[in-house]
Amino acid sequence: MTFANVIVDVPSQNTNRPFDYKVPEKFEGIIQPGVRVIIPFGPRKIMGYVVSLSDESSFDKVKPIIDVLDVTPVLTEELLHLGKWLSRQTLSYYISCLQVMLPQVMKAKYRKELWKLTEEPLQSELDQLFDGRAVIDYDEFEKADLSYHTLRKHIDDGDVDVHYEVKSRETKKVTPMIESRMDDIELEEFLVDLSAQAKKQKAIVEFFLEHKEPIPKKQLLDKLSTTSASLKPLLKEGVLREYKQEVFRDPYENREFERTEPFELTDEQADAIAPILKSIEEERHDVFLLHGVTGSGKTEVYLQSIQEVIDKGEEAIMLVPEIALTPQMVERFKGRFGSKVAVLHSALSAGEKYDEWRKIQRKEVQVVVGARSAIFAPFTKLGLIIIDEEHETSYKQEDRTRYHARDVAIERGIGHHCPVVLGSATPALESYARAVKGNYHLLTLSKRMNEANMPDVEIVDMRDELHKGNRSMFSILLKEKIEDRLAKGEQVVLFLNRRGYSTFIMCRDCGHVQECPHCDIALTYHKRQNRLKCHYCSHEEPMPSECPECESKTIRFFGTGTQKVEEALQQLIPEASVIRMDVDTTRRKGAHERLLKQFGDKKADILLGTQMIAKGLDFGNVTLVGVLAADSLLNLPDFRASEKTFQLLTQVSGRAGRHEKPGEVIVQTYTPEHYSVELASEYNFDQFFEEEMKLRKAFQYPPYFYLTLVTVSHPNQLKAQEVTQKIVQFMNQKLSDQARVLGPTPSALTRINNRYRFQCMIKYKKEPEQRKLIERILHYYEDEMKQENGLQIIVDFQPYQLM
DNA sequence: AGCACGCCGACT
DNA sequence: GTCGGCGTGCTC
Repeated sequence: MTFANVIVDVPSQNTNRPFDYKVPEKFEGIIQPGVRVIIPFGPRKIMGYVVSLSDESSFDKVKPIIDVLDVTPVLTEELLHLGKWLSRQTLSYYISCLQVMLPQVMKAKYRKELWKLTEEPLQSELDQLFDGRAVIDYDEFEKADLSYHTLRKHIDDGDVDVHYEVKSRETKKVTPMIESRMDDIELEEFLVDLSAQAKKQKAIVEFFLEHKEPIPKKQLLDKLSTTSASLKPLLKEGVLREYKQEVFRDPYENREFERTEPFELTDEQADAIAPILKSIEEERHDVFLLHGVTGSGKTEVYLQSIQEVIDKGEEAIMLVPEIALTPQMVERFKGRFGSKVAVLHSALSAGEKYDEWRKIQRKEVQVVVGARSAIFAPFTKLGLIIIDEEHETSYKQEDRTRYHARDVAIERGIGHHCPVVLGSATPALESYARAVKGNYHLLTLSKRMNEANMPDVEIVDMRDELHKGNRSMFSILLKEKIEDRLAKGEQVVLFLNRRGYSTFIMCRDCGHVQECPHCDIALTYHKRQNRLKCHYCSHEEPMPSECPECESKTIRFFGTGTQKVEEALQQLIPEASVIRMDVDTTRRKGAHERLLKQFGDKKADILLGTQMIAKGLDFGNVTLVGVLAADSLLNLPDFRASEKTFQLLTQVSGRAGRHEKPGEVIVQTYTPEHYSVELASEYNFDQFFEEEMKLRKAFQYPPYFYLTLVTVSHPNQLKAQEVTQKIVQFMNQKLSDQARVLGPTPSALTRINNRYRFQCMIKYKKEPEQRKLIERILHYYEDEMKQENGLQIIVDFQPYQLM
């Protein structure tokens, strides 16, 4: 007798362990580690993942598995182990870690129904509810507010049954295929007997005499210009067979990709790639930090390293930040590796994502280019993992399973004995510090390709502009430069780190700021709908025509978003044509690509956008980049604010002058003397690193200390504070003297969705017991956390988001 | 998580 | 006495 150890689809403390099930004889051999199964669990039916098999079970009431969902395991043994590791690292449930590795559509959907088992009318009000139907949704019963006891009685009598349905959400797109069931001799014989009138049938049979391969039905009919009427008798006679074959939705199916050949590497590139190739060759796990200025040709190093891996018959994962996964990037990969590449990012539909994932599972591709979760690609012969723009915060998952793709990459790299390459023009301080220490292998690209120079950066002090009486968001210098470029037929990129119209509205008479009733935050004005929205909960309300406090009609907009800049720009330079790119204009599928293409085709003079235009864009005609508010990030309550500002300014500047024409950058700021602004304008990463490291050391932040952030929330402010206080006390008591436990501190966003939030921050160097201690805390509050509107404790190791 | 079970107060 | 409320503990 074989038993399966199953992780059930129930995320809770008590079920965070395998449950044993019998493997029915008919599934023997099919049920293996990594397949999804449907199992009875208490009175219901749910999905689970088989993690291992065994010959015996210590449990005496083992139930059999109901059904198996996969023929091939969806999780490899490696990924099952990785999931275990992930759950230890992030203190999340094993089941959640397994789910996070798979496409969303593979999560089960559950339905609860009532089945009427008798032909007779039910002797109760339940009969009206069924209304002649044999099956109704359980929801209907609940909504109808009928007696549970009556229902129970019907169930006991065997007239009604509660039925649990487990449905997989994945949909496979299929196409009808036609194939021959006869050999040539049989087909010839059939032709002889065929009526002389049956010309089309004859043509079809002749087709199959010449073509042995199955063919899509539609294609066959088109080719012989006939309809299924003539196919029907052939199918009926058993000459041909129709069957369904899965087709993959290819998001790039109607696109031609120009084949690109490897470039000749520069000396610098050759020096950088050599150690990577050596590691690939020797199948050694190393971590490389590729520090290359923008435009220095990091991508070509990636491409050629991946080529080496493919030539070895191995596989490669390339991670890029979501917003950098531009059509340009995809084009480069598809152009070089053609159909060997799968692309995984959030712009794909759920079905497309699933199909791209299936291509990997079926070993139809050797390369995956994707955002964070692509790190879980189910490859079995990994030869290389690359993380481009490794400093990007989007590699850290900020909800549920709070993992960092960099950590997962290294964990997989160790297991597969393969190198991990971290690339960036502005490495994260943590990474650079590790490289300096020798934990990572540092590779440097200091020169731009095409002999191009880094663009000159000019800093404009916006306080001076105010003194000069310029109240607009464009400095005089920036306006002049824009006009100059327009006159020359060159293009401009304008960058502003905030979408929407304005950040908040304020009454000029009484100073009233309209806030969200559920969160402690000002509402944001959205012009299109003329409404106020909260960006943290779903609250929205109409824009008031007068101040709710003093009834004054003078409500002013404060702060600047891309929408407002676009308006102002049109007033200032009416002849300029502007393309605006932010979440609002690129939400629709394909919009991102379309807008960039328009700009690339020079249909507009100015590209105005948020974060999403800071990366990867490569337009030769762009000679001016304007940063409208360089300090927008500096004022955030985040110890990484300077680092983020430096990174962003460097990235944006990198968009100018990438080819023959030299570029120029104007940075507008209210704090021109800030070291991150100043050093970014000089492209002086090394000095920035030194300055910033001094501060991090002084204030005990990473990379000198590790951080753990515990956020406690509760509808009752006092309760949240008290619990946090207890956690602080407990950790203080148990951790070593080297650790600093701070708190309770109200979160930067004190109240979200009517829950008050307090934090405890732990700074430490080495606390091997820490995870166990936190597990004890979570266990202690387990009951209170179960309640729907009760306590919530979120633990984030190495947090990025401190709010 | 969901569900059953069981204990308790309310009410025909 | 029975109905429905919620707290408790279990699910192979």
